[in-house]
Amino acid sequence: MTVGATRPGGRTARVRAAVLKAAGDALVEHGFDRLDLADVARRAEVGKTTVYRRWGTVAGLVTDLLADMAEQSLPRADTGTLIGDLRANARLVQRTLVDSRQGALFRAVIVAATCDLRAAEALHRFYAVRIAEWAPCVEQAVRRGELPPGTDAAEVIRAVSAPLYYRLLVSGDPIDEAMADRSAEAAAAAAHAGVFTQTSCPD
Amino acid sequence: MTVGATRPGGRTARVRAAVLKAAGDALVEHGFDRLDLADVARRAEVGKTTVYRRWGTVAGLVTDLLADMAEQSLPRADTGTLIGDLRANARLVQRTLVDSRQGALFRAVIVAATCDLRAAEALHRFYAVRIAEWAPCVEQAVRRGELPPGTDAAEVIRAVSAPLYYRLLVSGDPIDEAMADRSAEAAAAAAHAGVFTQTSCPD
DNA sequence: GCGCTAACGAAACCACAGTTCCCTTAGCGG
DNA sequence: CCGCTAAGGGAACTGTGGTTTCGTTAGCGC
Repeated sequence: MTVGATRPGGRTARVRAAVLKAAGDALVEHGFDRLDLADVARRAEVGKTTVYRRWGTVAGLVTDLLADMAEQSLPRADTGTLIGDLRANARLVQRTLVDSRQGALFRAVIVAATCDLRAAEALHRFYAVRIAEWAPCVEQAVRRGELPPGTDAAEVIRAVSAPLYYRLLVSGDPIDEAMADRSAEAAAAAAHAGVFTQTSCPD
Repeated sequence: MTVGATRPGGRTARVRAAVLKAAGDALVEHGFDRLDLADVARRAEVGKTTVYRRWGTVAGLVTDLLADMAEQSLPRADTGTLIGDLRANARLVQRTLVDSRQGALFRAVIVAATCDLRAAEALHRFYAVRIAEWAPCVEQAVRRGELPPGTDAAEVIRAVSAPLYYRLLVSGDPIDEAMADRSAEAAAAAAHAGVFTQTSCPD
């Protein structure tokens, strides 16, 4: 996935780092639609030919940026209780989306995914990994007897994030910490009620 | 908000209808980023000057399209139970997002909202209205004693849609009817547990 | 019906995002 | 340390999305 695999040491890697940094800056300033690769090249102090040759399109560049973002993963929490873990997850997502740089970046990659198939695949892989990282929280809760057996762990994690992204992209309502907590509590309540059990297991 | 308010009868209205129709078609075919106003003009059999003069930008056109979509509102359900109403809402949203034309249209207006301030305002208004339309379901449930008093009705409705939009835009997971039902059930369970009460009311 | 003007439209025009050409630089292997 | 080649870069070029100009059409009021 990563562009420029040969000659990883030295210039190639330096150029990639500079360009991705510049792309992030430009994205935060102008947004996905007004991203100009020549502008990115200028910011990165790199020839625009290079940017066009290695990444080709705005979507391609954003896809690589996403691959780069995927490498820096924050570890999941382990507070001992389901609600504690879910709250930690919700607050992490909340902080990320509210942060002006990160929020803009996430909006950009999500937009890129609606325009470009490769970007969409990269995005879906990204979230599949993130969800799989946090799923153990739910599995532990099942083992502890906090949740009914057969609970779909991924579904619970998705339920925590969904309201935050919904507000970011769709409704535009504010995304504060109280909101994040409510989101975690709602997911926990639904999971307790057995809504996310895969093998139709009533409460 | 609607463009071309003067001389509403006759040509102006006809042109608007033709252009919005053409814009929808083009949007479904190419997506927001590859929308060319000259192409829209050609499809609508209208001078491209007209499209540029009246709408100016892609985002402007999509904003007007959204205003047009806002006018055609489907009535909310009234099944007599909270879960019945929420399920009806979830299934309505699910069908809309899965429909190839409507789904593409919604993706497009959401993308437009991330690029353009006016489009964002229009989108947020659109969903504020939709949510307000369905909120009475929850209020009735509170009155019936199905839910704790002080439940934030809008929050419950948002909770129903959020997982569907999350899948559409973020995770890329499938959006089927079973998923919609689960979403409705999760929102109902959380509401029952008092997660959405505004005046900190424990269960 | 008749004229006034808002709105439409054809065509020439312009700017700049993206491409091409060809030369230069620098990393790695021996 | 030297040469081979992958990668970078400057500058000229091009195609198309968007603008401007100015003449035409059609809706509304009288």
